[in-house]
Amino acid sequence: MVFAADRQSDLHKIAEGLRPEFVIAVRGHVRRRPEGSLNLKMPTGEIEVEASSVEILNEAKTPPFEIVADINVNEDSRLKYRYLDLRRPPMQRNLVTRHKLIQVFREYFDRNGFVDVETPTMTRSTPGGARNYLVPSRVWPGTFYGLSESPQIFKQLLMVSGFDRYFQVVKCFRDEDLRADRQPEFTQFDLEMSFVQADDVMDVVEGGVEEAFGKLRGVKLPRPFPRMSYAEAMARFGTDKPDLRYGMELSDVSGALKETGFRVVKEVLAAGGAVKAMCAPGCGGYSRKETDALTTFVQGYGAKGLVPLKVEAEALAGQTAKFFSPAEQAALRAAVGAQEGDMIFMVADASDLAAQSLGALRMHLAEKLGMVKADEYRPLWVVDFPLFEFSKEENALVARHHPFTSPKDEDLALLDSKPLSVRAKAYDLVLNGVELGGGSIRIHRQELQRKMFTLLGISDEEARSKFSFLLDAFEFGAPPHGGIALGVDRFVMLLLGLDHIRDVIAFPKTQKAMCLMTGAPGTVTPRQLQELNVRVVAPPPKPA
RNA sequence: GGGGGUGUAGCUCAAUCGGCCAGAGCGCCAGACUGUCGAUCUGGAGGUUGCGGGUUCGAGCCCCGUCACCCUCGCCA
Repeated sequence: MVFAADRQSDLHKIAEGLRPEFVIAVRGHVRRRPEGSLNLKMPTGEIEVEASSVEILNEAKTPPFEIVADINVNEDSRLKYRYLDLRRPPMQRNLVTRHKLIQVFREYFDRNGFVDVETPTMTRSTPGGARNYLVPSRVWPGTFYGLSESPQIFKQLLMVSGFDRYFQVVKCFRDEDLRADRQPEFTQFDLEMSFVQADDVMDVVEGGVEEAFGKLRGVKLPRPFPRMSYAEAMARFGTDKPDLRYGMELSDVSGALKETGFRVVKEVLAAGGAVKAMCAPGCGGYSRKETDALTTFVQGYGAKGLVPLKVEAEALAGQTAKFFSPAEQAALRAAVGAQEGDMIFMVADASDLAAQSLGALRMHLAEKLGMVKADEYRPLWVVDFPLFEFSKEENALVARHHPFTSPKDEDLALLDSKPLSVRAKAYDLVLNGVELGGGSIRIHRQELQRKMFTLLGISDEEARSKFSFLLDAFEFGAPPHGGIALGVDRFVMLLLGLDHIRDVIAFPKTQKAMCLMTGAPGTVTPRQLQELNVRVVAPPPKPA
């Protein structure tokens, strides 16, 4: 923009008063910059506008932070002045990418015969699963709607209704604690299909994911996506959402240490636990301080300790190395493929806990050692999840996915005898260690659904009162069906290589579920409460 | 509910062992200068060190409490 000082002094005077973020209208001629004035570092560096008029449409206060691409500002300020934060180019890009992803999905699923049907956001609060946000009913004093944590039951009913391919971009609400990749309200790409097997759902979803990465990222994902059983994922990676971009896989070395003299390990094995090990390449030089920090790290996951063993040319070294015989040391090295200069880490504990804590350490070390390749994408289906898990809290079986998930046909016989061994027709889509979505083939026969409720300790009466409509519906010819829901927010994060879900949501909430811009949640007037027949027993929190 | 981190000017940070009037860069304001654009030069304004209490001759720093933000375990069928 050029405002000639000599010829148009009025214009120049106005231009001098312009400040950052002013809204202006300029009329003028676009022209090539004179030789010597080109600036090839700027996208518009070869041209300029010679202004013939300028009007200030609106002035702007100095913003609380600069509106530039790279800022390093408190999250508080960004969230309080979110409308300014969103002016910044990276945030614009994030939301545009989000928009484009949804466009690609809609177009893809429309092309494949899916019908977009909206389901209620205000519905019944359902037992089990995520805590619901509640909405008091004015018309029916003392009753509440629950905000939908997912359209699960409705989409199943749509299958009964004959919409054999349904999809929806839908807001879901869960009143649970937040994380870097979790917000209380988030968006799912939800779909359900009739007359399908798990393979059919996975295939059609892969197509959409492939298309999204191709169009939005220029990345060709390998089809079909590889699959791995839950059991294998836990054994090799200590997690049900493994990041395949790096190695450092876990090994179970319980067998090799069966006869060990190391008391800690011996006791764990005697108690039915397991010893898991992994090899951290080139980490043999870690100091005591460093390995102590890693011990603290795994203890955060409930492990009692971490055994570091330095891999030297002839033997293993370290505080506890002397407890392991030469044969055991050789077996350990072989099991994890350790080379001289590496460090072997072991956790001895209850099998799952050992795997999970070491799995977490694996991710931690990969990050620390720079083994994570940012531009690589490794999708994976994790399948054959357990149908149930045992809840210590409730001292009962609970559904790992949800109570409408079908058991695998070959495991039906185990429902009564060994329910914890029953696998589900469930599948999770995992990409670079992020759970992108999960789904299952559902139970479509009333008898099996009743059986599930029984096993889950849900009485006939309770099932009838909470899910009668679903059980009723299954009596009117429900087709076999299944589906999946993908996390739209997380998908966008992955496309953009971001670590925080807040950066792909226009107006997100803080970790304490507050909106720093609007101040939500807030108190309401006594009149509003009275209309809703709601009495507040806790005082409102004191402001900071 | 638990663990960890952070909180000093509008923004990002500094401040030795607890010690002189809490500093710097950016931004902001004023002036000068200026066809290279994150200009430059000169000058200036700007502080309840998150909040409350305590210890001390003296607290940004130590102690107790509290609030907020971030990461995380539990939680998220």
